[in-house]
Amino acid sequence: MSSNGFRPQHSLGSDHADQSKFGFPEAYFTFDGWLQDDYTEATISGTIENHYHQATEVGSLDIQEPEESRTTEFKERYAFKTKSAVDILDDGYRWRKYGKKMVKNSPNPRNYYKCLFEGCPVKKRVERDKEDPRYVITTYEGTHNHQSIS
DNA sequence: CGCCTTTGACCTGCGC
DNA sequence: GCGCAGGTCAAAGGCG
Repeated sequence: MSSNGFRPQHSLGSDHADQSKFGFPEAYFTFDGWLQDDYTEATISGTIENHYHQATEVGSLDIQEPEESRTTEFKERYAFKTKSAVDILDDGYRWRKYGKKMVKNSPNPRNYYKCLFEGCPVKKRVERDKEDPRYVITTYEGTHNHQSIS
């Protein structure tokens, strides 16, 4: 989180600065769901905590693996779809961009980021919604092993 | 000058 | 085995 709070153009509705475990203010989100094609769609509303739990559950339930191979570590992933004019959102962590790819079936590039905190395994992917470029889809992978610092 | 982005190449899994 | 697609690396350059 930056010292001067969330930037106005990122906010939707209320601009209160309550922090979720991911460093986002609750008001930030309009939609949440598991957005991979292979996964069941989920429309989730409510608080950030609900976002987190439901998105995780959807991902776990629908992962396309046979039962017996599911014991291998399941990487926690969850996706947010947010309405934003910019791709780079200040979510309270420092990220290093390490890749950019054009993805099939979308005219928009996908950007890859890694959390800069030492030893923190979290990565995220950011791309624009091909159906509605006003929206940015952010997919997080893993959980932070530290507090938000900025 | 240090940190971060850019960008093409490289790696790997998977389907045919 | 080959080619494609997605994910990552790392050298080079930009910018404060």
